[in-house]
Amino acid sequence: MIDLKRLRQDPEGSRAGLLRRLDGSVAQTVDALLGLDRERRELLVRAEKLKAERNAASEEVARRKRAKEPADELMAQLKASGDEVKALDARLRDIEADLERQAMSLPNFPAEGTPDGDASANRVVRAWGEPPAFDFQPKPHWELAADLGILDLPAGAKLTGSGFPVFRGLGAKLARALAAFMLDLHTREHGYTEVAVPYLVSRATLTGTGQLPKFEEDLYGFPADDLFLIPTAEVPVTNLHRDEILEGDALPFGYVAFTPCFRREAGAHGKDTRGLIRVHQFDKVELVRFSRPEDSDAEHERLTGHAETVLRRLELPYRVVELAAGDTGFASARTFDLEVWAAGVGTWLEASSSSTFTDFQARRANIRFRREPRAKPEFVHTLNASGVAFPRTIIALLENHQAADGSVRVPEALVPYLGVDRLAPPA
RNA sequence: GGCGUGGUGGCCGAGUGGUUGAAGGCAGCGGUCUUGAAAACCGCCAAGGGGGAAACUCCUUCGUGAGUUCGAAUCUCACCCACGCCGCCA
Repeated sequence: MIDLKRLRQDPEGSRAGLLRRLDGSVAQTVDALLGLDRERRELLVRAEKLKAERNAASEEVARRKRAKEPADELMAQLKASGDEVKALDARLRDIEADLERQAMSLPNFPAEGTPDGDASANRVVRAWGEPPAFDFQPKPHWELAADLGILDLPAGAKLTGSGFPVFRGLGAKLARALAAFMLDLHTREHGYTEVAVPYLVSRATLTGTGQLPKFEEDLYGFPADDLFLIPTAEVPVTNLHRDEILEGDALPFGYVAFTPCFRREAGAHGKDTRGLIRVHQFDKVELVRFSRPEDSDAEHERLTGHAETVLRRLELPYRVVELAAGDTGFASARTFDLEVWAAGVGTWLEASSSSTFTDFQARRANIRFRREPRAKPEFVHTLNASGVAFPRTIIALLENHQAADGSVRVPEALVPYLGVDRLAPPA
């Protein structure tokens, strides 16, 4: 949630910032919020004045009772003004509910320096590695994987439906190897604390990170219990500190979690969804960081670097793309996508998204810290990055490291985890 | 699913319907003492939201919501959550 005080103090600047997201409806919401805010404060002043009078009179009643003096006429007065307070409070509650509902629907402010425009304005900020050159026609991963006997998409479709892949043999072990490799890397070399979290979360948890109330149709839900499958570990992990006040000395710190992710991807069929490119259930190692506001830009760079290290160790060429304001996710202020090269399908695929949410999630989830033991609590900044998502990493591993005979070289970093240095088709 | 117990500040924990935003303790901060530290002693220590240039001041908050009352942490009802025992199951 954005800071309503900022909206009040700088309505024009706020409106202009939010409009960079290329969603015209925010202007309307901003106007509605400003009106509601004004109305709320007017009512609040009236209600509070009345309450202050009533409180004073109530104390006078108490005093007279103790002194054995009569207080009947005062009590009668108070009874009458009680209804007025109730009416004012009811109106206030309505306004505040409306205010909250509208405020929750507003996206975060894009960070300064993010490019203006839509996805076409995304900016490549750096690249690593060279797309491999082949003296044969490289195959797409669905062919490679089927030939290797490690992926069985029809089986998944039978069990559940399209987009729920089944891995077999070394394919299944590959997922396990990637999880162990990434978790070891981030805990041993990058200082993250590993956490294992629930895959089913409540409405409050999803509201804290921004998926709800706006994006419920993207989630798999269980109406009977009002629970949802997590679309990313970001959700449970960030909410680990919901409604907490952290000690300033503890910041910054980070968690790493390996979880499956579930996304309905409603209406995303067809283009760019073949094989493992876009699936409803996939595994991911997620990095979540908590920082002081003044450190979050530097933390964002570090975090992005941690995700990049995964791709480097896997010897996968990638580029880092800064998303334009209009292409940045709802809760994010700045996002770097890590796009890995996939030689078989011949495109760059988003394998990681690294975002800083500034205080947007912290406000929703009420995650604060104290600079000093006695200082006022302030909102932390939250950040997260995939470190990294498995399907597109597997695509890149297969497609970039393939050989003419249909075998696939396993990068050195992964060999100890997978137990083989090459995936080969069954004889 | 059945029965029971309980939800109070950063943490633990007391609380008789009326100066209780809340005793006491721990942690923290400041001080006295000390060469320094510890101990001891003294003091300060909730959050959110309004108004105000500021000093300051007001309102709200004891799981959540409704109710009774002039007045609710305290009484009533519903719900949520945690824990315990029983049942079922891995």
